[in-house]
Amino acid sequence: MKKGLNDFFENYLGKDPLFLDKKCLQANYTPNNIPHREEQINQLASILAPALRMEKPSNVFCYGKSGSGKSLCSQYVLDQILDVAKKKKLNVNGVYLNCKLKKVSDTEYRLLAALLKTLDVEVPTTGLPTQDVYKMFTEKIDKEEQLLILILDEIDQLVNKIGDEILYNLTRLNSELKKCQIIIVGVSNNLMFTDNLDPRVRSSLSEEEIVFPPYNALQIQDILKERVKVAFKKDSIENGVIEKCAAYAAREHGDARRALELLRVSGELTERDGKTKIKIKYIDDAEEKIEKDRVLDVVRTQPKQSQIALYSIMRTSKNSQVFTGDIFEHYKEVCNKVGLKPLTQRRISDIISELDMLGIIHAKIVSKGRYGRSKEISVDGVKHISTKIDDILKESLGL
DNA sequence: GTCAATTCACATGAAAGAGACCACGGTCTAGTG
DNA sequence: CTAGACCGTGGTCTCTTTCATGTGAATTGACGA
Repeated sequence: MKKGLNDFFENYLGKDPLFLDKKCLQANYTPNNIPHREEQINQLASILAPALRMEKPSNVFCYGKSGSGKSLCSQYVLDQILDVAKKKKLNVNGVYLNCKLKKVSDTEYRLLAALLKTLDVEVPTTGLPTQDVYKMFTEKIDKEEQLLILILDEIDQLVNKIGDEILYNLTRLNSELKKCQIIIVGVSNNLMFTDNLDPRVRSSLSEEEIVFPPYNALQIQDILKERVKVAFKKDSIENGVIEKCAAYAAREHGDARRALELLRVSGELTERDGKTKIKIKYIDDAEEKIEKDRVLDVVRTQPKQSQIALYSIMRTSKNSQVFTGDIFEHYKEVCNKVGLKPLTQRRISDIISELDMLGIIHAKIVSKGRYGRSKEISVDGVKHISTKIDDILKESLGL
């Protein structure tokens, strides 16, 4: 046995790796060359350019579906500007904040704390009144003459969680600051996002707008080809693979990130299979694997109570559809078995909705007339891995 | 047969509570000179 | 005398509970034909 494993590793090392540089297929990689986004980059650059003359540029708003290069382009432009500013010894600063990260977007407080952190000011994670943190922020940036470019990525998440008040405060801050000016670059997946903003915020935030259209299949192919050159060894990709990846991703609103992930996972699967050439069929496998991993990961990281709820759902809804009440009954039993205090039905109702949002189950509100209104719940989407989910839940709950 | 009222079984909202967390500042303790 | 351990305080955050209100169609029952 030991020998076998040893052989295996020897063998593994002996094999030619398929990848040259896997990094560049990963999401956070910034390529030197961003194809099919020249126009957006130029727009953004020309909007922000006045900063280099120490004039305040307009606030900008970037729209576009996920994986359409918004974050990439805005970071790229910011980097370039800061680069030039540094060379010319201009006091232009930039901060890139991804509001999707939990530690940033949960509250106004955390956003400010995260902001301050990037400016080398440590703030306790909790404990201070929000107002004080505001004060610290204004004092910090108003200490010297400077322009601060603030890129708020996934800004819609932020507003969803904590409302648009913070944006209002930030835009208004400029009139209070004496030496410093803030430029806000909002980046959002949601095209409708500004519609439900406070009008005051909307007008000042989106002085300029840049739209990132989704990539079409051909453009995604270009992007993939570009990266494949660096990522894989020559000739390790069968004809049509890139095309298929691109087509898959284009089907999902032209998400380049997804295309790259697909390609990377296909590569990994191929390598694991001991093959030296990525074949088309691996893409299908990859897609399935990505989805499966996602679901299992979500299940694994759910809090205990949600897991119990999910367990009940999996158990109860084996064949037919079930309703909230049935699940709640079963859930209470499981709680007793596990030794946890059951939550109220109100909460379970919310948990079910959360699980629905995560795409693990399907919950549809149906009215059964005289017999009330309830959520009809099914687990069709994850049926093929239901045993896996069951195992995870059992293990985690100690059943 | 028709139509409005009723009714069910929850959904959905708002507000308030319970714990947990965490920095801060004061107090206590032990080690040092 | 001072550094570090320890504790209470004031604040926030998250997860829940409580209370209140909303909802859509099957069912019911009054009404008229």
